[in-house]
Amino acid sequence: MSVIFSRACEYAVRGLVEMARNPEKGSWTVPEVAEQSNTPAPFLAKTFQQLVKGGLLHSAKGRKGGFSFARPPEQIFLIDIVNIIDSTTLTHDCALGMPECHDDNPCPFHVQWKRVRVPLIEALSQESIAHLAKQPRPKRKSEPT
Amino acid sequence: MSVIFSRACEYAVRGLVEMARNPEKGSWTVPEVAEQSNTPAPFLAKTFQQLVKGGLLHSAKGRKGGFSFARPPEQIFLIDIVNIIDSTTLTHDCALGMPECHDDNPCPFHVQWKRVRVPLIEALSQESIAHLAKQPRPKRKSEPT
DNA sequence: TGTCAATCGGATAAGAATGTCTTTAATATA
DNA sequence: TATATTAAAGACATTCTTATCCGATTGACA
Repeated sequence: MSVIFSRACEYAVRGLVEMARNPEKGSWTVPEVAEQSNTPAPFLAKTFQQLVKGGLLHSAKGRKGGFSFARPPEQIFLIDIVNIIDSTTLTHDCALGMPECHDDNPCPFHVQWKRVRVPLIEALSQESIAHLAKQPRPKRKSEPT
Repeated sequence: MSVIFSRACEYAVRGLVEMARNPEKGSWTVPEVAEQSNTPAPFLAKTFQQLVKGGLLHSAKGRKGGFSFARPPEQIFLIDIVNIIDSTTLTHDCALGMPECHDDNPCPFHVQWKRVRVPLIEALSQESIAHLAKQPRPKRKSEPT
């Protein structure tokens, strides 16, 4: 199991961040992004199609085509990607999987989980792709130090 | 995808909580726990076997057999169950799935995720099965109001 | 000692998530 | 207009999680 995001969501974030590291480059092909972000290209392509439908990316077929940001990466937040790829389970569903659990009919863990979930949603809502792109890339083991 | 726990982990917690609601009852069979916690019995059985190996439950075969707490539910915390069932991915792994991400070689989201993850681990470490069992059970739709 | 009730272990099945491949459609450019 | 290049879409494969089933084993008790 992944940590809090699905694999698809992880790849989407990593891909978008790598794109945002090159703001002057206007358009990226899937193989380009896949290589930079170390993600499987065909799977990333599927995921990017979801982001196009979700309004975060623009796509162009044909020669000189590729993907580009539909709005500036300063205005794309992790919560947007999570909502498109993983829907709203992380931000809405019961941690113990009880469908009847709500604020007014809580499961035993509801209050404590909410104390973590609310700051998590805030963090995801404030963290932009542009800001992530300003952080250094972790060094891979193969990279020279 | 489930929220933060796997289904197996959700079922384990729900099962243990239902057991802890009846402290005077010394031993529970799988069908008993499954019905109380609204979980699929065969799958819950597998999960409980993991909890036995993990040292949280004791099991007895044969007539009058079943499962019982290996230590009092006051001393069983959510983090124990998570560690046994879901291993340590939630508490240790990178949110963006980068294997090389660590405190001294962080991914772009590392610091922000850590700000959420640490309180989450604290909450899981402090929340006991006994305390959860004291909380009211959410009403199911079928239940009379 | 025999029987019944329960867990244990392994096999198996179903489903979802992940990953790949192939064909089609679009488009820039020679 | 032909060609090369790219995303789109759907089919397919693989792997993991979830779920079920069955025989073996154990142990209480009549």
